[in-house]
Amino acid sequence: MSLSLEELALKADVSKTTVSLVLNGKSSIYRISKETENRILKIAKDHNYKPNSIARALRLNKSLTIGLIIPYLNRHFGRVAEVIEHNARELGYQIIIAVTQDCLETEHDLIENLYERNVDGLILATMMNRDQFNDLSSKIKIPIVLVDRRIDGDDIAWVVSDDEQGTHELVSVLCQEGVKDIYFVGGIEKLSTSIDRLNGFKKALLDKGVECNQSKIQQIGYAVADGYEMTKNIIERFSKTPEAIFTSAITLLEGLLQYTKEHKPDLFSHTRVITYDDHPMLDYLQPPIFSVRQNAEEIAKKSFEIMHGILEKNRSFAQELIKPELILR
Amino acid sequence: MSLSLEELALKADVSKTTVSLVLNGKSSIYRISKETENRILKIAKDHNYKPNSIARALRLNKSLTIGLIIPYLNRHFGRVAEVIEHNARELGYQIIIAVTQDCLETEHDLIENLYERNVDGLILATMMNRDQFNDLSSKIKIPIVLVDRRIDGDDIAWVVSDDEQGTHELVSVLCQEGVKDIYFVGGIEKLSTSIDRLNGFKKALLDKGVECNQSKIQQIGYAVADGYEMTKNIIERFSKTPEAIFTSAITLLEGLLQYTKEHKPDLFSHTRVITYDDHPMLDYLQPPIFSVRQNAEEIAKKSFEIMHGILEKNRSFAQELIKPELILR
DNA sequence: TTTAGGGGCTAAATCCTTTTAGCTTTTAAT
DNA sequence: ATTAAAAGCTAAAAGGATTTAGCCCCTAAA
Repeated sequence: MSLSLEELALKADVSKTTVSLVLNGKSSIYRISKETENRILKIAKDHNYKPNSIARALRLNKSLTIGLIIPYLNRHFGRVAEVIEHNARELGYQIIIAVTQDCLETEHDLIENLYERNVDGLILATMMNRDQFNDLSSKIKIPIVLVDRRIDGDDIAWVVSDDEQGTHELVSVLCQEGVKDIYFVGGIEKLSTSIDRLNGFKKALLDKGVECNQSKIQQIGYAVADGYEMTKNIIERFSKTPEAIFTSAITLLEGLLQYTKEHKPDLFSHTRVITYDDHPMLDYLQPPIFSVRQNAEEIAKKSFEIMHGILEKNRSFAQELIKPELILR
Repeated sequence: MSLSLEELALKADVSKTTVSLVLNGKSSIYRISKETENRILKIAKDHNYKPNSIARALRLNKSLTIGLIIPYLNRHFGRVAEVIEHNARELGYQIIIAVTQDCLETEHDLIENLYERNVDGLILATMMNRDQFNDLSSKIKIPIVLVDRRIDGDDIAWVVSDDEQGTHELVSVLCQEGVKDIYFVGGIEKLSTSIDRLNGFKKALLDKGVECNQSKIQQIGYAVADGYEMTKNIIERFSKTPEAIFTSAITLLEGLLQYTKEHKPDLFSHTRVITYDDHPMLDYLQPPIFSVRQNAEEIAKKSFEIMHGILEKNRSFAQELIKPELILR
């Protein structure tokens, strides 16, 4: 391990230029004789030569490293990260993960940090709005692919779950059954995930001619505590027990379950609960909770594919809506 | 962003040596005048100079990058990775994550790959045995800290949960209640996690003078499907419904739940189930499942601490057993 | 006999920092 | 008036790969 071009050159009795050319498949362009080529290849192989990636990165201004910035390494993003990492490695890239905890300032710091450390591109589950993103884009000269959360714009690459469609389908199932009184427990208001899920929710009600009362919509944040809080609000603020509650993330469902367990153990006998995001443990809860499963694998695959296309195939940006899957228990 | 030392030098009308010395805090050693120093510092600040990390890594042979190799980015390892990443970043390090899927060959490939890419150290949830690890250590000249799974040896750094103690306590709770007929659903046999958990299990039985029947112990693997399989074996092979089952990971519990749901919905009316690993959703399952919560945060913190100590403080290896927490519902 | 062209290879520059060894100028001491 | 020491700075090498421009030798044509 770890001998240099120069040492190889010495052993092969040629210059390091020649070794480099041969190893980079430029023998014929530079008319290196077959004999010399084979000799060098053999020596390189015998010594298991691997070019020093740092030196290479310096010279080529290309680190074969992608930054992945996500809010948490939870179940969903863990899966996304795992698949991105796997696909990236197959194509010779490595992934540097950084976690924002859904803090915009942290996100900016991390982007800057990764950029300074010469990543070739960024895959981003961002909290930025359009203006902030444009600001960033003008400063940063590497490709960015948004994942999971999109920003409107014709020239912005993103891959997200079809949140509107997914929510629409899920909520429609309840509407179909005649349920009318549905509460929306939402996340961070300005994120596309929230906007799209809310739109899907409203559309499902609208389809059935059900009026969508603004007071039934809450959006605090995506933390478990936020789910707890919103459930509390719903239960305490209204005298009538709701017919149904939609939580727009699994963490929010967790908050709901927690509140329910502590203060309203009979909730499920009156109220249907449905949720965005799936979780295997939901199979074992009573009563069954319908859900929408995001296709994390596909999201991950596509987002790296787009990044790779931009970096190596001269493709430009692309946008992908990934279909989620309804899980009715 | 991204102007070089040389450009700074030009602006400050000094050599790049001087700029470098000043920015690295060596002004006084090299007798750079206060005036020059301040001028350079101001210019650097005004232009938000950040040294090119790749060039720096090349020159110093130090990339400020740590490789983290784990079997999956699941809940547990996701949390571990998140905390390691956070602590590392605070001290100027980056984390490169790679996922083995619990495949030994993949693990070897990944180690080699990260090593070639010049990480400064490796944090490893390994499948290797002592011999394989020694082999590796002799080839690789960077520090290695094992996490979550240890290998015996006086000179090997590791941080793991106290699996034996945790299991012992958990199983003892049942024994205390007079339960005697307990089955062990285990993971990959040769891993320290499996060995330690089995030891804790046996010890708890022994304490109560309960004979530990080998036929009640199974160890296939840590996948959900393995849990399913082992549960199936227990239910089908023995005529008597077991008094209790201990699953030694949350994935195995998942497999058990799946089998139960499909083929033995009344299991819980006869059988107590307890598990290693905790999960918030367990709070909402009926009946309550006792568990052992690993302190992922502490494990992560310590493992990076040890790595950092070796890299920057000339400390040598260290070993830490992290206490898990019993969760009785 | 010169010239042209091709074959086969290499020196040196480049990417950007860090660091060693040492150069010049000034001041202090003899 | 020398010499020694100190002050203030810099040239150049090193780290390892890639790439450009071009050298040298030989053969064939004019």
